[in-house]
Amino acid sequence: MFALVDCNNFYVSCERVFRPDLNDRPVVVLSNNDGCIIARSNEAKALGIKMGEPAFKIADFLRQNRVAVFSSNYALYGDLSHRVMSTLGRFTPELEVYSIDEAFLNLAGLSVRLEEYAWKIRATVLKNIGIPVSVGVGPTKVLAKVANHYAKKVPENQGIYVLDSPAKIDEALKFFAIDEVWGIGRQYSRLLKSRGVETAWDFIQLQDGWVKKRMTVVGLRVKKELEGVSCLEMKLVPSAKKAICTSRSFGESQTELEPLREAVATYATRCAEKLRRQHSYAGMLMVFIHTNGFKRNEPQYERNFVCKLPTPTNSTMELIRYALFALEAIYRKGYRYKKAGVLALDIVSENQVQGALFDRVDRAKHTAVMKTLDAINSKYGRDTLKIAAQGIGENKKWKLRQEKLSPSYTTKWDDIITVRV
DNA sequence: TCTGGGGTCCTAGGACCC
DNA sequence: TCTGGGGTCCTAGGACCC
Repeated sequence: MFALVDCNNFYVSCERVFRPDLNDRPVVVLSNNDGCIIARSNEAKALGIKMGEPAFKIADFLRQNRVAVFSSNYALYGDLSHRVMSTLGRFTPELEVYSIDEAFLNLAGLSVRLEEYAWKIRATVLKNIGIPVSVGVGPTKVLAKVANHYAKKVPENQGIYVLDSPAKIDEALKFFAIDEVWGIGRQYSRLLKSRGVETAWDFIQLQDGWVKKRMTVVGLRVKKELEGVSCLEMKLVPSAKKAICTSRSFGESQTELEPLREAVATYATRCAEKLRRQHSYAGMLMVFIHTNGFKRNEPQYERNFVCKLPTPTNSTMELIRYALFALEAIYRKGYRYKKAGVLALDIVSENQVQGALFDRVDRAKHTAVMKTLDAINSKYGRDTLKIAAQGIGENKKWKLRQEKLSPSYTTKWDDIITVRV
Protein backbone atom coordinates (compact mmCIF):
# COMPACT_ATOMS: atom_id res chain seq x y z
CA MET A 1 0.00 0.00 0.00
CA PHE A 2 1.07 3.56 -0.72
CA ALA A 3 0.15 6.73 1.09
CA LEU A 4 0.11 10.09 -0.61
CA VAL A 5 0.48 12.94 1.84
CA ASP A 6 -0.33 16.34 0.44
CA CYS A 7 -0.16 19.64 2.31
CA ASN A 8 -3.42 21.57 2.17
CA ASN A 9 -3.17 24.89 0.33
CA PHE A 10 0.52 24.68 1.14
CA TYR A 11 1.78 28.23 0.59
CA VAL A 12 -1.20 29.69 2.40
CA SER A 13 -0.72 27.24 5.26
CA CYS A 14 2.94 28.30 5.51
CA GLU A 15 1.94 31.94 5.85
CA ARG A 16 -0.59 31.00 8.53
CA VAL A 17 1.92 29.12 10.68
CA PHE A 18 3.27 32.44 11.94
CA ARG A 19 0.02 34.37 11.47
CA PRO A 20 -2.68 32.42 13.30
CA ASP A 21 -4.85 35.54 13.12
CA LEU A 22 -5.41 34.62 9.46
CA ASN A 23 -6.82 31.18 10.22
CA ASP A 24 -10.44 31.91 9.36
CA ARG A 25 -9.81 34.63 6.80
CA PRO A 26 -9.49 34.35 3.03
CA VAL A 27 -5.79 34.29 2.13
CA VAL A 28 -4.04 34.12 -1.26
CA VAL A 29 -0.42 33.87 -2.33
CA LEU A 30 0.81 35.45 -5.57
CA SER A 31 3.26 34.13 -8.13
CA ASN A 32 6.65 35.75 -8.64
CA ASN A 33 6.46 39.43 -9.48
CA ASP A 34 3.11 39.55 -7.67
CA GLY A 35 1.49 38.37 -10.91
CA CYS A 36 -1.11 35.65 -10.51
CA ILE A 37 -2.95 33.88 -7.72
CA ILE A 38 -1.15 30.56 -7.13
CA ALA A 39 -2.45 29.49 -3.74
CA ARG A 40 -5.79 30.05 -2.03
CA SER A 41 -7.19 29.25 1.37
CA ASN A 42 -10.55 27.44 1.45
CA GLU A 43 -12.23 30.76 2.29
CA ALA A 44 -10.63 32.32 -0.81
CA LYS A 45 -11.78 29.40 -2.96
CA ALA A 46 -15.28 29.83 -1.56
CA LEU A 47 -15.24 33.46 -2.72
CA GLY A 48 -14.76 32.15 -6.24
CA ILE A 49 -11.16 33.30 -6.68
CA LYS A 50 -9.62 31.24 -9.46
CA MET A 51 -6.23 29.58 -9.65
CA GLY A 52 -3.93 31.49 -12.01
CA GLU A 53 -6.05 34.63 -12.03
CA PRO A 54 -3.97 37.79 -12.62
CA ALA A 55 -4.00 39.70 -9.33
CA PHE A 56 -4.43 43.15 -10.90
CA LYS A 57 -7.70 42.07 -12.47
CA ILE A 58 -9.29 41.31 -9.13
CA ALA A 59 -7.47 43.86 -6.95
CA ASP A 60 -10.72 45.62 -6.01
CA PHE A 61 -12.47 42.36 -5.26
CA LEU A 62 -9.63 41.28 -2.99
CA ARG A 63 -9.75 44.53 -1.08
CA GLN A 64 -13.53 44.52 -0.72
CA ASN A 65 -13.51 41.02 0.68
CA ARG A 66 -10.59 41.72 3.01
CA VAL A 67 -8.50 38.98 1.48
CA ALA A 68 -4.99 38.76 2.93
CA VAL A 69 -2.51 38.82 0.02
CA PHE A 70 1.10 37.61 0.09
CA SER A 71 4.00 37.64 -2.37
CA SER A 72 5.67 34.24 -2.79
CA ASN A 73 8.19 33.55 -0.03
CA TYR A 74 10.08 30.50 -1.25
CA ALA A 75 12.66 30.69 1.53
CA LEU A 76 9.82 30.07 3.98
CA TYR A 77 7.97 27.45 1.92
CA GLY A 78 11.14 25.52 1.13
CA ASP A 79 12.20 25.39 4.75
CA LEU A 80 8.78 24.30 6.05
CA SER A 81 8.64 21.72 3.27
CA HIS A 82 11.91 20.19 4.51
CA ARG A 83 10.53 19.98 8.02
CA VAL A 84 7.33 18.28 6.82
CA MET A 85 9.34 15.77 4.77
CA SER A 86 11.65 14.93 7.63
CA THR A 87 8.67 14.23 9.89
CA LEU A 88 7.08 12.04 7.20
CA GLY A 89 10.34 10.14 6.89
CA ARG A 90 9.80 8.77 10.38
CA PHE A 91 6.68 6.92 9.22
CA THR A 92 8.19 4.83 6.44
CA PRO A 93 11.44 3.24 5.31
CA GLU A 94 10.68 4.51 1.80
CA LEU A 95 9.81 8.15 1.29
CA GLU A 96 9.50 9.78 -2.12
CA VAL A 97 9.47 13.55 -2.00
CA TYR A 98 7.36 14.21 -5.04
CA SER A 99 7.08 17.99 -4.90
CA ILE A 100 7.40 20.85 -2.46
CA ASP A 101 4.12 19.87 -0.81
CA GLU A 102 3.61 16.17 -1.59
CA ALA A 103 5.23 12.87 -0.73
CA PHE A 104 4.56 9.19 -1.28
CA LEU A 105 5.14 6.76 1.58
CA ASN A 106 5.54 3.08 0.91
CA LEU A 107 3.59 1.31 3.62
CA ALA A 108 4.41 -2.20 2.43
CA GLY A 109 5.57 -4.47 5.20
CA LEU A 110 4.41 -2.23 8.02
CA SER A 111 2.11 -4.08 10.35
CA VAL A 112 -0.16 -1.20 11.18
CA ARG A 113 -3.83 -0.44 10.92
CA LEU A 114 -3.85 1.82 7.88
CA GLU A 115 -6.54 4.23 8.91
CA GLU A 116 -5.10 4.68 12.37
CA TYR A 117 -1.63 5.17 10.90
CA ALA A 118 -2.89 7.81 8.50
CA TRP A 119 -4.48 9.66 11.40
CA LYS A 120 -1.21 9.54 13.27
CA ILE A 121 0.71 10.93 10.30
CA ARG A 122 -1.68 13.80 9.93
CA ALA A 123 -1.71 14.63 13.63
CA THR A 124 2.08 14.48 13.92
CA VAL A 125 2.74 16.82 10.99
CA LEU A 126 0.16 19.24 12.35
CA LYS A 127 1.74 19.18 15.78
CA ASN A 128 5.38 19.37 14.66
CA ILE A 129 5.13 21.92 11.88
CA GLY A 130 1.65 23.39 12.03
CA ILE A 131 0.78 22.44 8.47
CA PRO A 132 -2.51 20.58 7.82
CA VAL A 133 -2.15 17.65 5.43
CA SER A 134 -4.44 15.15 3.70
CA VAL A 135 -3.54 11.49 3.61
CA GLY A 136 -4.78 9.13 0.90
CA VAL A 137 -3.93 5.44 0.96
CA GLY A 138 -4.29 2.93 -1.87
CA PRO A 139 -2.69 -0.12 -3.47
CA THR A 140 -1.00 1.95 -6.22
CA LYS A 141 0.32 5.49 -6.45
CA VAL A 142 -2.47 6.61 -8.75
CA LEU A 143 -5.09 5.12 -6.40
CA ALA A 144 -3.37 6.82 -3.45
CA LYS A 145 -3.84 10.06 -5.38
CA VAL A 146 -7.51 9.24 -5.86
CA ALA A 147 -7.85 8.48 -2.15
CA ASN A 148 -6.11 11.73 -1.31
CA HIS A 149 -8.69 13.59 -3.34
CA TYR A 150 -11.53 12.04 -1.32
CA ALA A 151 -9.61 12.74 1.89
CA LYS A 152 -9.41 16.40 1.03
CA LYS A 153 -12.71 17.12 -0.71
CA VAL A 154 -15.17 15.20 1.42
CA PRO A 155 -15.40 17.05 4.77
CA GLU A 156 -16.63 14.00 6.70
CA ASN A 157 -13.36 12.22 5.90
CA GLN A 158 -11.44 14.89 7.81
CA GLY A 159 -8.32 14.61 5.72
CA ILE A 160 -7.98 10.82 5.72
CA TYR A 161 -9.16 8.25 3.19
CA VAL A 162 -8.11 4.65 2.71
CA LEU A 163 -8.93 2.59 -0.39
CA ASP A 164 -8.45 -0.87 1.00
CA SER A 165 -11.06 -3.04 -0.70
CA PRO A 166 -12.10 -3.69 -4.32
CA ALA A 167 -15.62 -2.53 -3.54
CA LYS A 168 -14.41 0.77 -2.15
CA ILE A 169 -12.11 1.30 -5.14
CA ASP A 170 -14.91 0.55 -7.58
CA GLU A 171 -17.19 3.01 -5.84
CA ALA A 172 -14.47 5.67 -5.72
CA LEU A 173 -13.65 5.39 -9.43
CA LYS A 174 -17.31 5.63 -10.47
CA PHE A 175 -17.55 9.13 -9.02
CA PHE A 176 -14.09 10.27 -10.02
CA ALA A 177 -14.04 12.80 -12.88
CA ILE A 178 -11.61 11.75 -15.60
CA ASP A 179 -9.83 15.10 -15.68
CA GLU A 180 -8.98 14.78 -11.98
CA VAL A 181 -6.93 11.64 -12.59
CA TRP A 182 -3.18 12.04 -12.08
CA GLY A 183 -1.61 11.87 -15.52
CA ILE A 184 -4.71 12.86 -17.47
CA GLY A 185 -4.30 16.47 -18.54
CA ARG A 186 -6.35 18.78 -20.73
CA GLN A 187 -5.64 17.10 -24.07
CA TYR A 188 -6.23 13.53 -22.95
CA SER A 189 -9.34 14.45 -21.03
CA ARG A 190 -10.75 16.13 -24.15
CA LEU A 191 -9.95 13.05 -26.21
CA LEU A 192 -11.50 10.74 -23.64
CA LYS A 193 -14.63 12.82 -23.21
CA SER A 194 -15.15 12.73 -26.96
CA ARG A 195 -15.29 8.94 -26.54
CA GLY A 196 -17.86 9.21 -23.78
CA VAL A 197 -15.40 8.68 -20.95
CA GLU A 198 -16.45 10.89 -18.05
CA THR A 199 -15.08 9.05 -15.02
CA ALA A 200 -12.04 7.01 -14.02
CA TRP A 201 -14.30 3.96 -14.04
CA ASP A 202 -15.33 4.63 -17.68
CA PHE A 203 -11.64 4.92 -18.53
CA ILE A 204 -10.68 1.47 -17.24
CA GLN A 205 -13.45 -0.08 -19.37
CA LEU A 206 -11.49 0.88 -22.54
CA GLN A 207 -9.30 -1.58 -24.42
CA ASP A 208 -5.61 -1.56 -23.48
CA GLY A 209 -4.63 -1.45 -27.14
CA TRP A 210 -6.64 1.68 -27.84
CA VAL A 211 -5.25 3.42 -24.78
CA LYS A 212 -1.68 2.56 -25.67
CA LYS A 213 -2.11 3.71 -29.25
CA ARG A 214 -3.72 7.03 -28.41
CA MET A 215 -2.07 7.82 -25.08
CA THR A 216 1.27 5.96 -25.29
CA VAL A 217 2.52 3.69 -22.53
CA VAL A 218 2.19 6.60 -20.13
CA GLY A 219 -1.60 6.49 -20.47
CA LEU A 220 -1.63 2.71 -20.27
CA ARG A 221 0.30 2.81 -17.02
CA VAL A 222 -2.28 5.16 -15.54
CA LYS A 223 -5.02 2.73 -16.56
CA LYS A 224 -3.22 -0.24 -15.01
CA GLU A 225 -2.61 1.68 -11.80
CA LEU A 226 -6.30 2.54 -11.59
CA GLU A 227 -7.03 -1.17 -12.02
CA GLY A 228 -4.84 -1.85 -9.01
CA VAL A 229 -1.74 -3.05 -10.86
CA SER A 230 1.19 -1.10 -9.47
CA CYS A 231 3.60 0.04 -12.19
CA LEU A 232 4.97 3.31 -10.89
CA GLU A 233 7.94 2.71 -8.64
CA MET A 234 9.01 4.67 -5.62
CA LYS A 235 11.76 7.12 -6.50
CA LEU A 236 13.81 7.35 -3.34
CA VAL A 237 16.77 9.39 -4.51
CA PRO A 238 16.09 12.47 -6.58
CA SER A 239 18.15 12.28 -9.75
CA ALA A 240 20.30 15.08 -11.05
CA LYS A 241 18.50 17.51 -13.33
CA LYS A 242 19.02 17.21 -17.07
CA ALA A 243 18.21 20.83 -17.65
CA ILE A 244 18.36 23.79 -15.29
CA CYS A 245 16.54 27.03 -15.95
CA THR A 246 16.54 30.37 -14.19
CA SER A 247 14.18 32.93 -15.65
CA ARG A 248 12.23 35.89 -14.32
CA SER A 249 9.87 38.56 -15.46
CA PHE A 250 11.16 42.01 -14.60
CA GLY A 251 9.52 44.28 -12.05
CA GLU A 252 9.45 46.87 -14.82
CA SER A 253 10.08 46.40 -18.52
CA GLN A 254 13.62 47.28 -19.59
CA THR A 255 14.83 48.90 -22.78
CA GLU A 256 18.58 49.29 -22.22
CA LEU A 257 21.27 46.66 -22.48
CA GLU A 258 22.90 47.35 -19.12
CA PRO A 259 20.05 46.21 -16.83
CA LEU A 260 19.54 43.18 -19.05
CA ARG A 261 23.21 42.34 -18.58
CA GLU A 262 22.82 42.49 -14.82
CA ALA A 263 19.72 40.31 -14.91
CA VAL A 264 21.23 37.72 -17.23
CA ALA A 265 24.47 37.63 -15.20
CA THR A 266 22.38 37.05 -12.08
CA TYR A 267 20.39 34.22 -13.67
CA ALA A 268 23.59 32.63 -14.94
CA THR A 269 24.92 32.84 -11.38
CA ARG A 270 21.83 30.98 -10.07
CA CYS A 271 22.21 28.31 -12.75
CA ALA A 272 25.87 27.85 -11.82
CA GLU A 273 24.92 27.49 -8.14
CA LYS A 274 22.29 24.88 -8.98
CA LEU A 275 24.80 22.99 -11.14
CA ARG A 276 27.38 22.93 -8.35
CA ARG A 277 24.80 21.82 -5.81
CA GLN A 278 24.11 18.70 -7.85
CA HIS A 279 27.77 18.17 -8.79
CA SER A 280 27.39 18.62 -12.50
CA TYR A 281 28.53 20.75 -15.41
CA ALA A 282 26.68 22.33 -18.33
CA GLY A 283 27.87 21.64 -21.85
CA MET A 284 25.51 24.13 -23.41
CA LEU A 285 23.99 27.43 -22.41
CA MET A 286 20.90 29.15 -23.74
CA VAL A 287 19.84 32.74 -23.12
CA PHE A 288 16.46 34.13 -24.09
CA ILE A 289 14.80 37.52 -23.87
CA HIS A 290 11.35 38.63 -24.84
CA THR A 291 8.94 41.53 -24.71
CA ASN A 292 5.55 41.49 -23.00
CA GLY A 293 3.26 39.35 -25.17
CA PHE A 294 0.17 40.68 -23.41
CA LYS A 295 0.79 44.15 -24.79
CA ARG A 296 -0.78 43.80 -28.19
CA ASN A 297 -0.09 47.39 -29.18
CA GLU A 298 3.65 47.26 -28.47
CA PRO A 299 6.25 45.95 -30.92
CA GLN A 300 7.09 42.33 -30.05
CA TYR A 301 10.47 40.64 -30.09
CA GLU A 302 11.55 37.24 -28.89
CA ARG A 303 14.84 35.44 -29.43
CA ASN A 304 17.19 32.96 -27.93
CA PHE A 305 20.82 32.10 -28.46
CA VAL A 306 22.50 28.78 -27.75
CA CYS A 307 26.22 28.52 -26.95
CA LYS A 308 28.00 25.23 -27.13
CA LEU A 309 30.65 25.47 -24.43
CA PRO A 310 34.14 24.30 -25.40
CA THR A 311 34.40 22.43 -22.09
CA PRO A 312 31.50 21.70 -19.75
CA THR A 313 31.64 24.00 -16.73
CA ASN A 314 29.85 25.12 -13.59
CA SER A 315 32.04 28.14 -12.94
CA THR A 316 29.92 31.24 -12.38
CA MET A 317 32.53 33.42 -14.05
CA GLU A 318 32.71 31.31 -17.17
CA LEU A 319 28.94 30.90 -17.49
CA ILE A 320 28.42 34.63 -17.10
CA ARG A 321 30.90 35.33 -19.86
CA TYR A 322 29.07 33.10 -22.33
CA ALA A 323 25.65 34.26 -21.18
CA LEU A 324 26.54 37.90 -21.79
CA PHE A 325 27.99 37.05 -25.17
CA ALA A 326 24.70 35.37 -26.06
CA LEU A 327 22.66 38.28 -24.73
CA GLU A 328 24.57 40.79 -26.80
CA ALA A 329 24.05 38.69 -29.87
CA ILE A 330 20.26 38.86 -29.57
CA TYR A 331 19.67 42.24 -27.94
CA ARG A 332 18.06 44.84 -30.20
CA LYS A 333 17.41 48.43 -29.28
CA GLY A 334 13.89 49.76 -29.42
CA TYR A 335 11.96 47.12 -27.53
CA ARG A 336 10.56 46.96 -24.02
CA TYR A 337 11.83 43.68 -22.59
CA LYS A 338 9.74 41.95 -19.94
CA LYS A 339 11.58 38.75 -19.29
CA ALA A 340 14.93 37.03 -19.64
CA GLY A 341 16.21 33.59 -18.80
CA VAL A 342 19.26 31.37 -18.77
CA LEU A 343 19.17 27.61 -19.34
CA ALA A 344 21.97 25.20 -18.59
CA LEU A 345 21.72 22.23 -20.95
CA ASP A 346 23.70 19.15 -21.93
CA ILE A 347 24.35 18.55 -18.27
CA VAL A 348 26.98 15.97 -17.30
CA SER A 349 28.09 14.66 -13.97
CA GLU A 350 31.37 16.08 -12.66
CA ASN A 351 33.13 12.75 -12.93
CA GLN A 352 32.44 12.35 -16.62
CA VAL A 353 33.67 15.61 -18.06
CA GLN A 354 35.48 15.50 -21.35
CA GLY A 355 38.31 18.02 -21.34
CA ALA A 356 39.22 20.07 -24.40
CA LEU A 357 42.62 19.86 -26.07
CA PHE A 358 43.14 23.60 -26.34
CA ASP A 359 41.49 24.59 -23.08
CA ARG A 360 43.01 27.80 -21.81
CA VAL A 361 40.99 28.07 -18.61
CA ASP A 362 42.66 27.12 -15.36
CA ARG A 363 39.92 24.78 -14.18
CA ALA A 364 41.48 23.87 -10.88
CA LYS A 365 41.62 27.54 -10.00
CA HIS A 366 37.97 28.13 -10.94
CA THR A 367 36.90 25.15 -8.88
CA ALA A 368 38.77 26.44 -5.86
CA VAL A 369 37.34 29.94 -6.22
CA MET A 370 33.79 28.59 -6.57
CA LYS A 371 34.22 26.45 -3.50
CA THR A 372 35.26 29.47 -1.47
CA LEU A 373 32.48 31.58 -2.95
CA ASP A 374 29.86 28.96 -2.06
CA ALA A 375 31.22 28.58 1.45
CA ILE A 376 31.05 32.32 2.11
CA ASN A 377 27.60 32.75 0.61
CA SER A 378 26.29 29.74 2.43
CA LYS A 379 27.46 31.17 5.72
CA TYR A 380 26.62 34.86 5.25
CA GLY A 381 23.74 34.73 2.75
CA ARG A 382 23.21 34.68 -0.99
CA ASP A 383 25.23 37.19 -2.99
CA THR A 384 27.31 38.31 -0.01
CA LEU A 385 30.10 37.76 -2.49
CA LYS A 386 29.18 38.18 -6.12
CA ILE A 387 30.51 38.86 -9.57
CA ALA A 388 30.47 42.56 -10.47
CA ALA A 389 28.52 41.89 -13.66
CA GLN A 390 25.47 41.09 -11.52
CA GLY A 391 25.32 44.78 -10.71
CA ILE A 392 25.82 46.62 -7.46
CA GLY A 393 23.39 48.69 -5.48
CA GLU A 394 19.81 48.04 -4.49
CA ASN A 395 16.49 49.14 -5.97
CA LYS A 396 17.12 47.62 -9.33
CA LYS A 397 14.09 48.12 -11.50
CA TRP A 398 14.49 44.78 -13.20
CA LYS A 399 14.21 42.89 -9.94
CA LEU A 400 11.05 41.12 -8.88
CA ARG A 401 8.17 43.04 -7.53
CA GLN A 402 7.43 41.61 -4.07
CA GLU A 403 5.31 44.14 -2.30
CA LYS A 404 3.58 41.79 0.11
CA LEU A 405 6.48 39.64 1.18
CA SER A 406 6.20 38.05 4.62
CA PRO A 407 9.27 37.67 6.86
CA SER A 408 11.53 34.65 6.39
CA TYR A 409 10.67 33.51 9.88
CA THR A 410 12.77 30.36 9.87
CA THR A 411 15.74 31.15 7.63
CA LYS A 412 16.83 34.70 8.47
CA TRP A 413 18.16 35.83 11.84
CA ASP A 414 16.64 39.30 11.52
CA ASP A 415 13.20 37.86 10.82
CA ILE A 416 12.89 35.52 13.76
CA ILE A 417 9.83 36.43 15.77
CA THR A 418 10.31 37.65 19.29
CA VAL A 419 8.01 36.60 22.10
CA ARG A 420 7.21 39.08 24.80
CA VAL A 421 7.86 37.87 28.33
C1' DT B 1 0.63 50.00 -14.34
C1' DC B 2 -0.31 45.04 -13.65
C1' DT B 3 -0.58 38.43 -16.66
C1' DG B 4 4.87 32.83 -12.83
C1' DG B 5 8.53 29.45 -12.90
C1' DG B 6 10.67 24.93 -13.41
C1' DG B 7 10.76 20.45 -14.73
C1' DT B 8 9.97 15.11 -16.94
C1' DC B 9 8.89 11.44 -20.23
C1' DC B 10 7.58 9.38 -24.74
C1' DT B 11 7.24 8.88 -29.81
C1' DA B 12 8.09 9.41 -34.67
C1' DG B 13 11.11 10.24 -38.16
C1' DG B 14 15.53 11.04 -40.16
C1' DA B 15 20.39 10.15 -40.47
C1' DC B 16 23.73 7.10 -39.77
C1' DC B 17 26.37 2.54 -38.70
C1' DC B 18 27.79 -2.49 -39.79
C1' DT C 1 10.02 -11.99 -60.58
C1' DC C 2 13.22 -10.46 -57.48
C1' DT C 3 16.55 -5.89 -54.04
C1' DG C 4 18.44 -7.79 -46.06
C1' DG C 5 18.51 -7.31 -41.33
C1' DG C 6 19.50 -5.15 -37.15
C1' DG C 7 20.70 -1.42 -34.62
C1' DT C 8 21.92 3.64 -32.40
C1' DC C 9 21.61 8.54 -31.86
C1' DC C 10 19.43 12.89 -32.29
C1' DT C 11 15.69 16.23 -32.58
C1' DA C 12 11.16 18.23 -32.57
C1' DG C 13 6.85 18.04 -30.91
C1' DG C 14 3.43 16.78 -27.72
C1' DA C 15 1.82 15.28 -23.55
C1' DC C 16 2.10 15.66 -18.48
C1' DC C 17 3.35 17.30 -13.41
C1' DC C 18 3.90 20.73 -9.33
